Amino acid sequence: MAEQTGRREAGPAAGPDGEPVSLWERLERPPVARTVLTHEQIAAAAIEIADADGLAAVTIRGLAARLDAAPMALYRYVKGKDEVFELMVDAVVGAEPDLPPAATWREAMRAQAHRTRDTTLAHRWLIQVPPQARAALTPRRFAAIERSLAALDGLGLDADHRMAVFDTVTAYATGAAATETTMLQLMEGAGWSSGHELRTALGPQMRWLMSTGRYPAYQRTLTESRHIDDASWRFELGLECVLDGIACRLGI
Amino acid sequence: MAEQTGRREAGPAAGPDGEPVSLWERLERPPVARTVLTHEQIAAAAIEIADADGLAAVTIRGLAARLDAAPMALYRYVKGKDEVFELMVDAVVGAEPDLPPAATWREAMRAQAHRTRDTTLAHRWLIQVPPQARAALTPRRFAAIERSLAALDGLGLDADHRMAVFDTVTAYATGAAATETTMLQLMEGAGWSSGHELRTALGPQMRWLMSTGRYPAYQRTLTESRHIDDASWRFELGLECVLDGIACRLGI
DNA sequence: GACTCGCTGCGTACGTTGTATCTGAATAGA
DNA sequence: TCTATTCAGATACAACGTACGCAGCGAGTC
Repeated sequence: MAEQTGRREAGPAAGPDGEPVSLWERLERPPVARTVLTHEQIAAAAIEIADADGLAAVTIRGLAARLDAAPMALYRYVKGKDEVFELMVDAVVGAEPDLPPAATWREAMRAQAHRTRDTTLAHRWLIQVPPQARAALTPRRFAAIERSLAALDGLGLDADHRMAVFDTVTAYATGAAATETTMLQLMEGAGWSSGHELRTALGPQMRWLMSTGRYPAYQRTLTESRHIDDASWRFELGLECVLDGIACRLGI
Repeated sequence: MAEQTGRREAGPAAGPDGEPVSLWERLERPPVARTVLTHEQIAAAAIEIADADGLAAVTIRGLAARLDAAPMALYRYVKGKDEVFELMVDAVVGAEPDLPPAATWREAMRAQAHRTRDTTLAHRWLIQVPPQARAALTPRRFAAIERSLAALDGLGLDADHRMAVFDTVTAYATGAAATETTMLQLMEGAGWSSGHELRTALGPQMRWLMSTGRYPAYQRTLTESRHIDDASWRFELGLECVLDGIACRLGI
């Protein structure tokens, strides 16, 4: 029987129990396919795991299993687990839909902020990714920044102010999206499905804290608020404030 | 010889090697002090470790060692590692200096934003704390929110808008502080001590990306910017924009 | 064609982690 | 004095990331 190239016998010299494995047992074992992966496949598999079971479920072993590969085989493609995270973030950034060309800087910034929020909510594990992996300088991230900065050209702003505008909108969008996502996860973890339940079924600790009467302003705000469940409303109002402020202070 | 109350022999039935420990060896061992801890001590020790060696160095075992306690002894005070993180965050929030009473909502919000940034920069591990632990509802967190919300009273804003103002400023401050901290850590990890070095000694990947000419707007912004190393300048400019926008849109 | 050598993919194994479980000493009660 | 109860924390375990080293192939040499 001709040997298949590209494959070979799985031949560990010893089993997990330390007992040497006989030649015959080795011949009996199915040949293990040589792993040929791409970074895209790794990223996609990791994202599937994270979307389904959370970021903590993304382990080298689990990822390898999903890819039908040996755990150590992944290290041919990444230097360590951190790079898996980088791949995940880059893939998610790359999968974002292209923004339609914006007529004004304001539209461009608004669209970018909304996209940041959408992506964060679609992949809630993003906020748990170690910051250094999230901030990694990848081509797709560069491209995203480039597009936003390009939208700020021709407004008479110098480089410092262009950067400041971009950073300010980004800071607001990431901060707001992170807070919203965290709250969603907190509610899910507690088995609540909406903010309303959160306030009526109020967690014991929260109820106790409120009942002390030490937080009147907070309590009043919570009970009187009508848009409290409407995170979109709050995000958009805040965003318009930020954009207004930029327009106002920078005269654009 | 009278026995000392509150102490007892350390009496493991077997050593780490699995060998049973003889009575005589047990009698020889120094008595282990019974651990009496407080949550404050645990938080303080964990913060010391994290400040010195990063959040990853905060392990149950390491923490217990610093407290001269057995690893499992900590579980009398916390339900798991997550609660250690909650204690750390709460302690850091509680250690923030009281803000001087502010004459205007604007001053109050500005002071709060600056404090958020200062705290984040002082304890850079904060951005790595799992979001759910960072957002945990603790008395001190409530108190901080209460003070900010109280500053928004008497401006003719309804509850929704008071909450929106607070959330918007908070989102900007946390987002900006997180970005800044991440960049600092990235530079430290690469051995650069300033943003200037970062741009001149430009990491190989970044230089390559720039040299492709695919990111002209970004490149122009980086080379022309003069305040690029001045994170405080950018933070403050952005913050004033946010405050301007709130004032402008909400008419306060 | 036979033999050697270097390289590489990945199987094995190690050290470390968080924490469930269980032992056995200390204490209270009869 | 003896038994029941409690609970601190020692032990043990499963799962993790990944260093290490070896088997096997292909290239290079005679």
